[in-house]
Amino acid sequence: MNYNENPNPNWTHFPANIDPLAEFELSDYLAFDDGVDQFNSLSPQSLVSSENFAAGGTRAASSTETGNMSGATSRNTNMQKNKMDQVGHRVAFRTKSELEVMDDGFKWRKYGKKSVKNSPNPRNYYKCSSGGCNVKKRVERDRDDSSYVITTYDGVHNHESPSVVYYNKMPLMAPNAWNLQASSHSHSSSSS
DNA sequence: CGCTTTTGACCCGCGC
DNA sequence: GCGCGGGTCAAAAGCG
Repeated sequence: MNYNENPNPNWTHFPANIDPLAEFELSDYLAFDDGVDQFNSLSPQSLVSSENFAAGGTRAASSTETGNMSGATSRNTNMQKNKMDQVGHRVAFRTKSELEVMDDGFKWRKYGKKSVKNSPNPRNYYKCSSGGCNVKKRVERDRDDSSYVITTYDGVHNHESPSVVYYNKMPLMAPNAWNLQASSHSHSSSSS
């Protein structure tokens, strides 16, 4: 069964409990805006501001696979051919930390590891282990700065974090941008 | 006991 | 048509 879908995906707490050892120094956060039109690959990294974060309504998960893809054991079956159908949000974070395991409050299940040809470091693939939540996370070390970790998030959680943190130690940032679930406070989109 | 992790194999898309 | 690169899944093992 699916987690009780919270009609209020207002998870304004991203950086949950940061380990005192891990230096959560957000040097730069890149936002890949694609899914609507998707510009050319000329701009692989668009450094957008927090305000520009708001992408088009992307209700990717929870709509198509919630009950369809859950358990698709047949690898041959056509997984969403429409890559844009599912991937509607991509965010990359560059963090200077020795540990790549950043606890964002969600549970991630590592499902694969691959080495990048351009990097001597392997790339780890994580997936949200929450029911119905197929958010994917990709973490890899910067090939130029092994001390930096690049975490790329794919998708949006459609459920509250298993461990809601009440410590919002990031008032400077605009966490609101994270919640492009199409319903931050006015829920105007979606079912009009 | 359940769940997560680990490695390999497999598949897909694209390029040449 | 084949090769390369990348991505994902799957079975087994390890750990709490």
